[in-house]
Amino acid sequence: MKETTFLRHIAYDSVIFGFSGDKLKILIIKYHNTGLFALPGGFVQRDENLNDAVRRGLKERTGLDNIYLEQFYTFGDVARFRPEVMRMIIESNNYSLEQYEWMLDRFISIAYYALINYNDVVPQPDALSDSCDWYAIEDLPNLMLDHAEIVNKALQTLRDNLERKLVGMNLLPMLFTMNELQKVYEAILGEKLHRGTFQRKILSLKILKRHEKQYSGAAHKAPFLYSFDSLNK
Amino acid sequence: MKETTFLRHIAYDSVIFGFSGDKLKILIIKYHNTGLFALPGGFVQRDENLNDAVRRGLKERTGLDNIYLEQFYTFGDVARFRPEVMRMIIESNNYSLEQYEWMLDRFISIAYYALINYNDVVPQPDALSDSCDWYAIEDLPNLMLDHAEIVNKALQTLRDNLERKLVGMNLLPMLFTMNELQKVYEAILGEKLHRGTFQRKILSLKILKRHEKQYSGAAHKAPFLYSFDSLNK
DNA sequence: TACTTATTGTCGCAAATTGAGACAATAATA
DNA sequence: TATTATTGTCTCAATTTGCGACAATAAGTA
Repeated sequence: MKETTFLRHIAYDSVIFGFSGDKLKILIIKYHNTGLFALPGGFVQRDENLNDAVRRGLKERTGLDNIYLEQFYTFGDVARFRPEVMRMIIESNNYSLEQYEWMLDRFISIAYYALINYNDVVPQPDALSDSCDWYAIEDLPNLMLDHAEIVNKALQTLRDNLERKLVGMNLLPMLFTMNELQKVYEAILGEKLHRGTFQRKILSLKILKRHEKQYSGAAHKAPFLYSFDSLNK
Repeated sequence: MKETTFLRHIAYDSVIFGFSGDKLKILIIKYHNTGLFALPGGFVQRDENLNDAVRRGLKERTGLDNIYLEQFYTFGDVARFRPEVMRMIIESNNYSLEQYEWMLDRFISIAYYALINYNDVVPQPDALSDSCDWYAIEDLPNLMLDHAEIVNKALQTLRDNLERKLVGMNLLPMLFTMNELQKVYEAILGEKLHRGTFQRKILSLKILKRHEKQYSGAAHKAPFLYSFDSLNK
C-alpha cells in the first residue's frame, strides 16, 4: 500500500464550542453532495506532534491561534470502520479512489474539545466540505459515524471540568457581565442557577477583575464589567 | 512495508494500580538484557476494539477478567519516536529485525489505568520481558520513553476522579475495614485524612454494607467489616 | 420632573457540610 | 483485673450553600 504523508489509522475529531444567544453551540461541517454532517477532523503528519496537528486543523477552520484545547477521549471501536461512508465522501468530491485509498482503512480517532469566542470566528469549510456552521447543542443534525457519541462525551467532560477549569474565560469576550458568565454556566450544565449564590461563589474565587466602566443601554441599573484576571492565579 | 496483524502506529500502555502494605503500587516490566523498565503495553489487532485489546493484555498479565479500567490520555508527541530503543529490545531478545520492523516506526499510545486487588494477582511477564513486578508509586525505577509522564498523569487522573468513582472498591478485597479504606484514600491523595470526618463522609454516601462479623487479632476494639453494596447505587 | 420598570449588587438567615477534638466501648495482653 | 491501642460516635465551631429580600439605579413614560 502507498505511503502517505499522514500516519495511517490515526485521525482526530474536534468538538469546537462557542457561546451565542444564550446557547452553547458547536461547529459542524457538511460534506459536498452527501447530506453527511460531521465534526471537523483531520490527520496527523508523520513528523508532527498529535496536539500540533489538532491546532493546525483548528487554525485552518477558525483562523485562531492559542485556542483553549483539551483532549478528552480516544474512540477505537471496530464499528467505526465504515469504508462505504468514506468512499461516498471521496466519490462525491470526484477525487480518485486510488489516491485516497488510505482513507478507506480503519481509523481510531483522538477527540478534543476547544473553547473559543464565537465572535472572533468566521468558520471555514475545508476541501471536502461545503459548509462549516454553528449548531446549538440541543439542535444538532444527525451526525455520521459515532460523532454524536463524541459530542456527548465532550459535553460530559466539559461539565465535569467546569469547577476545575476557567471555562468561561475562553467562551466570552475580554469584557463581560456577571449575568453573561452565569448564562455560560447554565448553558453548559443545562440548568438554572441562583443569581446571588452564583455571584458570591464566583467572586470568592478571586479570579475576576472588576472594571468600573459600566455597560449602558437598558432600562435598569448598569452592571459591572469583568475580565479574567490572569495575574491572580 | 509488510502488513501486520496489528494496526500500525498504534499502541497502548497500562498503569495497573494495586494496594498493599499501605502503599499504592503499579506493575512494571523489565526487558531482557537491557535494564529497561516500562509500563506493560501492547498493540491492537486489525479486527479488535481498542478497549478489548487492552483487556486482552491485562488478562494475560494478571489473569483477571472484569477489571476496572479507564482510558485517560493519548500520548502522541514525535519525541516518543525512539527507534534505537525498540531496536535494542528486539535485538536483546534475538528476534529478527525484519520481522519486527514495524515496531521501529512511530507510535502513539493510548494510556489506561486499571485498579485491581493486589492479592488476586500473580504478575506474568510477556515474551519480551523477564519480569513483571509491583513497585510502590514513590519508589519507581527509571522508566523508558515517556512512561514516567504517563504514570504521573494516571495518578493525577485518579486523584481527580476519587470523589466521583468507587475507587476503593477495586483496590480492596471483598471485605475490608474502614481504616483500610482510609489508607487507600490517603495513599492516592498523598495526605493524611481525619478519621472521624472520613468515616462520616463515607458512611453518608450509603455505598457500604456493614457486616456484623468482627475482625480479630489485635489488642483493641474490633472494627466492623464492610463491603461495597452494589445494589445501593 | 416625578413615577414606573427591570435588573443589579449585596445582605441575612436557615440549612447543610466540614474540621477537629473528646469520650466511652472493647479485644487482646500483661 | 488493669492496661493499651483502636474503634464508633458525638459535639461544637467554622465554613459553605440555597434562597429570598431590599435598596440602588438606568432608562423609559407620563
